[in-house]
Amino acid sequence: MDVHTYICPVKLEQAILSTKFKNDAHKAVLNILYSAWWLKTTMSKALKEYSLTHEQYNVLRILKGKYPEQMCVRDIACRMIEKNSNVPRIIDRLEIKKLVKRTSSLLDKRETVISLTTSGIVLLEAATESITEIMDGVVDISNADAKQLNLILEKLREKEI
Amino acid sequence: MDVHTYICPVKLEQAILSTKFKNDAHKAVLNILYSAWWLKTTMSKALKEYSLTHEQYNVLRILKGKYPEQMCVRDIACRMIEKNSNVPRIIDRLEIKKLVKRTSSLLDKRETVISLTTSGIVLLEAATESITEIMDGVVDISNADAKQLNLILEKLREKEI
DNA sequence: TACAAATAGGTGTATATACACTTAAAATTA
DNA sequence: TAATTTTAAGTGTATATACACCTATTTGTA
Repeated sequence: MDVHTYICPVKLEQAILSTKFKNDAHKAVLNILYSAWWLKTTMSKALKEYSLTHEQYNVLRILKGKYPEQMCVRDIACRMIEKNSNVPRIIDRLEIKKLVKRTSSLLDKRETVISLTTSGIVLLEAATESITEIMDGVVDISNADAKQLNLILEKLREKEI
Repeated sequence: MDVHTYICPVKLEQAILSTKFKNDAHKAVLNILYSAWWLKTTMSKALKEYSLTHEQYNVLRILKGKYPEQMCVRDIACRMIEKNSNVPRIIDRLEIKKLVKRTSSLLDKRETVISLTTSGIVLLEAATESITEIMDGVVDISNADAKQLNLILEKLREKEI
């Protein structure tokens, strides 16, 4: 599947070539998964210019949220959207590119403190501008719809197994 | 982040420890990504019993949709939710477990035809029962909400870059 | 204080994603 | 028909996910 030339259909039925869903809730589950893939792909396209993956960008953004305060690895992990993210490994990649710096905590020697470098901040700001522009252009739903969406998604996640 | 002991908060703000969103649409984007992760994790937990990954299950389900008709690799790829899935490699794993069989097409020698084996069907049916039960229990939103959700998600994906 | 339990970060492995490239075969067209 | 282009599948590589396990340190408690 060549995603570069592939145009994503708007309708789920056309996107996954399936028309028979058990019920509306089941269709909604597939619709959420497909929308998430679509959003990630759209963001990744924008981040390619900066040689950042979606996850690397997310870590940088989290660090920026507390800047100039520093964060330990666990603090970052708690803020990741995908809770299974292997944060030490993502930081490895960012460290190689000199976008973040690792230092051992003096207060708790188990902790590693991560800090954004100057080039990290510069790159993040450029990437954020690009991402914001694209997302504002692509995701244009009304405020009312966005609120409704947030409400239903939280209702959907209410049951824990 | 130990996902086994971790309880997913319902509110996005608590899930990613962030309260400042640019606007409702931006929050909705994060909410979709988080919901997708939550759904995938929930499904993966159920599939562990059958030693299937979420993606392997998806390929089996797609094959079942056409059964007893066979499908080529491309037909499967077109129906995957995540269009970047490397279907030949997923089929490798399924073939090792003897859940599917590969045969070269006689009509078009470029094509590889994939067919479900008997044990593939048996496993898929057991897994589907388990997944359905869990999803019905976990995702309990009203029909009206599900319809609304599907509508808004398709509206959200309307703009192509 | 000494020992057990918990915690933080890192590592190892299998699988998946993302994407470029290769090869064989089919379709197109010159 | 011969040469070119397209297509289908597979392969290679970097990165991420999922999850188990390890090590050093800290905390809690006997």
